[in-house]
Parts: sequence; structure tokens; C-alpha cells
Amino acid sequence: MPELPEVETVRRGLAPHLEGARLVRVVQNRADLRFPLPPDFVHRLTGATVIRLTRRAKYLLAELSTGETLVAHLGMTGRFMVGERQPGAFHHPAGDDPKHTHLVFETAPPDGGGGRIAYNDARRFGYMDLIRTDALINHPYFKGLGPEPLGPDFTPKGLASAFTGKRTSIKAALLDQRVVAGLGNIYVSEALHRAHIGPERLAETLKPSEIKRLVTEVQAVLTEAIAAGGSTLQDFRAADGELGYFQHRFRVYDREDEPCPNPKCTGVIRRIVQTGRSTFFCAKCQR
DNA sequence: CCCACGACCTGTGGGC
DNA sequence: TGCCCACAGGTCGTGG
Repeated sequence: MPELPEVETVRRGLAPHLEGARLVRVVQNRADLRFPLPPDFVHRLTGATVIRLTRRAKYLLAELSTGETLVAHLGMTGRFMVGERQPGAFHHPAGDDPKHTHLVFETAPPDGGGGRIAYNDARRFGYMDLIRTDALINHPYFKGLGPEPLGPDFTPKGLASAFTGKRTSIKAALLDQRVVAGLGNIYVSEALHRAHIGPERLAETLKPSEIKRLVTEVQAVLTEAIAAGGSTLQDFRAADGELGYFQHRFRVYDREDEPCPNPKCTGVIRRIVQTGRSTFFCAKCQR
């Protein structure tokens, strides 16, 4: 799932273990994830210190002391394990079969001791790369990305401009990372429900008042999800790892046939397929 | 350029 | 129980 809130939760969970830490040993168990890992991957990482861990859209960025940045995208099932713990649980549980542990980073944190961070990815839709830090913004991964939805550039005006001439559904438009970067299938359904906008509307037909509401609701749902994720990081004790904390926060996603959660609505959540992906919505209060 | 669709890969859950 | 199909957080390449 990892959409923006999950990636941000992973970042916050990893940061205390990575920032300032040196990578003393890196184990690479296969040559490729979604794409081949870059040449000399292990060699270029070993001995490097992680200066800081940031996020752009659904990418994690570990800036290294070597002048390169480790870029990681989690795809659908990519997960980092810090020792036995996983920061950022996902909606659909997936095993962490060790046969899908593709990379292990052994760390020497600045405050002493040692750490082990493993990357596990059953479907291998995730990928990693090493890019010169000073060349990041021009790299194809990032060049075409739209604004961060929680940043200053995500505005009703900007979104309206992106929707001009967009003869595709608002659902598909919001999944387009060039329009806004970080939303995925779950939070698009959630945001459209909260904004009372039907997912099949053509993007170019949204009125300014609707776009304004949409911006507000995208920001609200992401902020709430990040807060929920962050709160789980504190009680990250062994037993609770599997609690799907996002699950009971979703108002419509994966809730086909349930009553619409809008207290003023008597509708029922429906599931349709748009451009190959499930959309959940209430046909009564979303227009 | 725009848009829809299939492909990538593995696992899981439901129906029969 | 077993088998088969549908579906799962994402994106990329192709072809209309």
C-alpha cells in the first residue's frame, strides 16, 4: 500500500536508527528487485554514513556521506524491518517470509551498539537506486512529479490548472503522480468520499468550489493517516506488529456493501473498477 | 501528447 | 482438502 502516509511512517520509524549511523555491512541477496540494483551497490554503500532520511512522494531518500543518495521505492509489498519490528503496517497483511528478504543493512548507530535493518519485498515491485545527491532533482524519478500534497505548492489553483483539459476520471487524475505526488488507490477513494465528489466525474468538469474542497480533504486524510501511523511508532512493542491501524480508519476503502459512514447519508458503499483498480464510493452523497 | 490496458511477481482468500 | 480464479499498497511500456 505504501502510499504517502505509510512511506512517511516508515521514514519516521527508520530515521532514529539510520540518521547518523554508518552502514558497516550490506548484504545483497539478489541482483534485482523490480529493476537491477545499481553496479557495485554493496561497495558504494559500505562504510557510508546516512546523513538524513527524507521522503519525496512515495520515495525514501537516504542522503549519504559519499555524495550519493540511496533512493528506495516500496512498490506494493516492500517493507523495512528494524530488528523484529516493522514501522508502518499495511492494510492487507503480507508475510515477511525470509526468502523475500533481499537486502540487509547492518548499522553502527552514533550512540553505540549495532542495528539490523532488512528489506523484504515479496512481489518485488519495489526498487532502489544510488544517485548523485546533486543530481537528484533532475533525475527521471523525480523530474515529472507533481507537488507534495502536504506542501505549499498543492493549491486549488494549481490543481485546477492540472485538471484543465483532463478528459479522464477524477479518480485516475488523482492517481497520476504528475498531478499530485503521493496519493494511491486507498487515499484517492477516501479523499473523494470526504469531498463528496463522484469518482467517475471527468477531472475537467470539477468546479472551483469542488477543487477547493478536494484539496482540503486530501490534506486532511493524509494528515490524519500520518498521525495515526506516528502514534503506532511509540508503542512498537513486539506483540502489536500486525494491528492494521489504518484499516479501521478507512471510511470507504474495502467497505463494499457497508452503510455510508456519512451521518447524513443513508447510502451504501459500492465497489467499481476504474482503469483496472477498485474504487469504493457512495453514489448517494458523492456527486 | 493523452489515455486505457496489460505486464511485472507472489501470496491469499473465496467459491466450488 | 484441493484447485482455480480474482484481487492486492504501484508504476512502466505499449498501442490506439
